[in-house]
Amino acid sequence: LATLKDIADALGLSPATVSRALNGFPEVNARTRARVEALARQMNYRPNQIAQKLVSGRSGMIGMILRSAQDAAADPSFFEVMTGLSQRLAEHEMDLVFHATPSSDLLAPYRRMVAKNILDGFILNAPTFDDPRIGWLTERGLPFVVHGRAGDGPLPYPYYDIDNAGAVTEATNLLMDLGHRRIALVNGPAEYAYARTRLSAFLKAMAARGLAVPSRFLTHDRLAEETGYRAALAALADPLPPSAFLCASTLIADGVMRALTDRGLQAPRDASVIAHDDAVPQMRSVSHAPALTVTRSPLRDACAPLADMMHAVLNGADPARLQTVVTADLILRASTGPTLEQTPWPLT
Amino acid sequence: LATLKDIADALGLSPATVSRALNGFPEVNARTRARVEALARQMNYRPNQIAQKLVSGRSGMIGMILRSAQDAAADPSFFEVMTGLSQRLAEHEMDLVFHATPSSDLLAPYRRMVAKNILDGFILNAPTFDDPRIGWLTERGLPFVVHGRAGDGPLPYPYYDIDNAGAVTEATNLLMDLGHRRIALVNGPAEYAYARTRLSAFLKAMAARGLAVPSRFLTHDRLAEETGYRAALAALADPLPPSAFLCASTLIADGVMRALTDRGLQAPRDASVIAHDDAVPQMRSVSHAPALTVTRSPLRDACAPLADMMHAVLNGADPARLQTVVTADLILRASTGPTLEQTPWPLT
DNA sequence: TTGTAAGCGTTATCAT
DNA sequence: ATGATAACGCTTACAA
Repeated sequence: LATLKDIADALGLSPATVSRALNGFPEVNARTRARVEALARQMNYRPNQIAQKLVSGRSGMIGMILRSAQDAAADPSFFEVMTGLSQRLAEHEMDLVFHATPSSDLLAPYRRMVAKNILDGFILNAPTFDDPRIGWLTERGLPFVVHGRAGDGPLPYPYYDIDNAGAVTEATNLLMDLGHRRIALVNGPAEYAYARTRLSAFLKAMAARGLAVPSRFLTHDRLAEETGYRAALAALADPLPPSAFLCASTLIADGVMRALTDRGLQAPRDASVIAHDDAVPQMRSVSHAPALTVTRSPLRDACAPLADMMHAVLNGADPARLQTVVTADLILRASTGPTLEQTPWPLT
Repeated sequence: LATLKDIADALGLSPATVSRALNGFPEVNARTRARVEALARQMNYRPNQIAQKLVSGRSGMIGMILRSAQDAAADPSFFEVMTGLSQRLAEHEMDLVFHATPSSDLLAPYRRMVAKNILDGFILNAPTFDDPRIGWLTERGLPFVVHGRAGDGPLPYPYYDIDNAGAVTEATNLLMDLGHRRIALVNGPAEYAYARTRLSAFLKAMAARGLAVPSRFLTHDRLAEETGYRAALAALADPLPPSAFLCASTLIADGVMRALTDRGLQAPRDASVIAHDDAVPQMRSVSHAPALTVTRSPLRDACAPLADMMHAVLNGADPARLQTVVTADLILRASTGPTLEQTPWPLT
């Protein structure tokens, strides 16, 4: 492969001039630049990123590290995000370095990768409420952006997140407007920040109308069909079962629907079902009947902003300014309806 | 972060000696080596891989490029492979660079990545029968290993594959031994090499007992539940429907089972179902009732060998010697049984 | 406007 | 057994 020096030699120039010409420095002669660019193209010259990194401290490599078991379970649609990210990063001449760890010590792979000194920054996913990675990276001044938010209030790092609280509040209000007084929450794993946010928003919305939710109707587990199935079966066996289910994912809603069917029940007649929909194309495995009412916010929408934020951070943008929260759309379909079951659960 | 020179200065040695000490060169004085190693540890020294790459021509980065839409659809369990690969690669001090492309020109991202000149090699997945990537990489002398095989017979590159032909033959023979004469094949997308191999092995096994299969019972589509559902519904509507289904994945088998249920049928009484099982943990979404008879070969088993092969290739091993084919286990469970429906399809 | 030279952190080839 | 020196390909003061 051709090097800077090859071009310089061929043109009787110095490598420095060629470098300047190719990097758009203003002082180079227009004719010289043209000659250089022409030859570079002709020789199919590509700058050696390794050499560039050695001198510039940049590699164009962005790391993404996952907990192998948990994340795959927590987020079956993870592939979607990686795909979108790698595409947008490529537009900024960056690449995604992927690593999964079975280790319980989530920081270990970060230490390893940072030690190798070849990454420009990290993209964090699925933060827990008090995520150790954030403090660790911040202490060291390592650039990162977060898909999600670890906590409430003003945060000092860049993130892209959906308005989970808003979505849950809207969904809960919808159900209550339909007359529901007993709503079960089938949430994601408790350690994730989004699950906490959703839980407290739910309880707050209920409390705002004087309604309480016994803890046995507040379940936390992975975003899987099975989770919804089990939670709903248990809830329906209660002497005073919920008349509505608020699910953290459409997969969970699938499970809830299956439980209803198993018990000879039907949505929305016997119970309403509403879910959050990440809109992952290949996840329409089970066609919902009836069509599912959802709060919808395509996961894919997060990719470009996250990649752009990474790029901005690396170019010195103020991290605290790179924060995006998007609203989920409430899409009314057939799985929600009015109820006559208006006895609230007792306030304990 | 500490550099070689820092250590050298602190010890009054030259960087060269420190480098030799750390890299286990035999000529260094044992005492010197001990001092160097001690200080290196103490200063938390890590070699700068960028600098190493610049001089050695190696980056430790291995590329993996996917067709975003197709692969995700074709192989919902892809995440499993990436996870395992990144873990084993890490043991060889290598990292996985991931890229997904929406482009129809699959070679484009390879060109881009090769041009950047930071990858040591590639891991290819899901080869098509006459995969253009293989020729392209071979021409350029770029190291790669393949998960799967593009074609039959002796191949000149390293690969890890399961014995698809053997698995299909065994499954088909099992069904025929149980009396089945009309077997439908619900295969993966026709362009993939494995699908071709499975198809021809199936037809050959059937033909060996004088049986033919009308093409309407040989379907090709993505490895999804929906695929099995639709294929089975169509097949069951036939005047002379199959008495058994040979499925390319358990997801497809799920769909076949659902179709049977919808039609008021039951396996194995009304039709036998057998599938190939990649044994991806998080894919046990639908619990199979009855338990599914499968040919089983955990996808995860491919990861370590592929990473090891990559390592070997980069260290000059003969590519043609790095070829592994593993046999799938036939696991007899409850979804297969004898049939009385022994009228074969007519030989056309 | 262009060239010279130093340097990024490491390894490899000579010497010593 | 160790050191000096060059080299990997590029960028960037500083000189010219």
